[in-house]
Amino acid sequence: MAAPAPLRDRVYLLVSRIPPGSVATYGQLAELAGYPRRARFVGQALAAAPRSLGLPWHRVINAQGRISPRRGEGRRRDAESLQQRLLEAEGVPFVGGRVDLARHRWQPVVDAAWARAVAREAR
DNA sequence: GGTTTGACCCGTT
DNA sequence: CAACGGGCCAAAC
Repeated sequence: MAAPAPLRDRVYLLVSRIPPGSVATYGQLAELAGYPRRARFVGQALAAAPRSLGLPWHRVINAQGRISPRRGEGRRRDAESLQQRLLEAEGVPFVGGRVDLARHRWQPVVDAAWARAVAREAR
């Protein structure tokens, strides 16, 4: 499975705008990209994201405030602990294995142009 | 070309 | 809190 190209590219743009110390959820990004209820594809997009983009991928977690479990073994599991360490290093604490979304969720300022583009294309 | 497979989410039981 | 079901839908097989 792979995310549709339009969604994928918007996700990359959105993720690149998440500031240090904040986190966004998969569903939130899908919504912002104009593709509500397509949270899974956001995960797909991130899994397929080239390292060369240098995206702050670690700032994307699931709606429960937890780091989403990777399917594979070995390196993928390492990515999970790395993600937590990167976030804690930025000042995003994990309490009981979860991030307090009410406090750390990214609240982007959506400009009028973007809102219009999304409204037009989101059918 | 039908089936399986996901870095997900949410309401219900 | 855990389990389940339904929504989502492009690829890989």
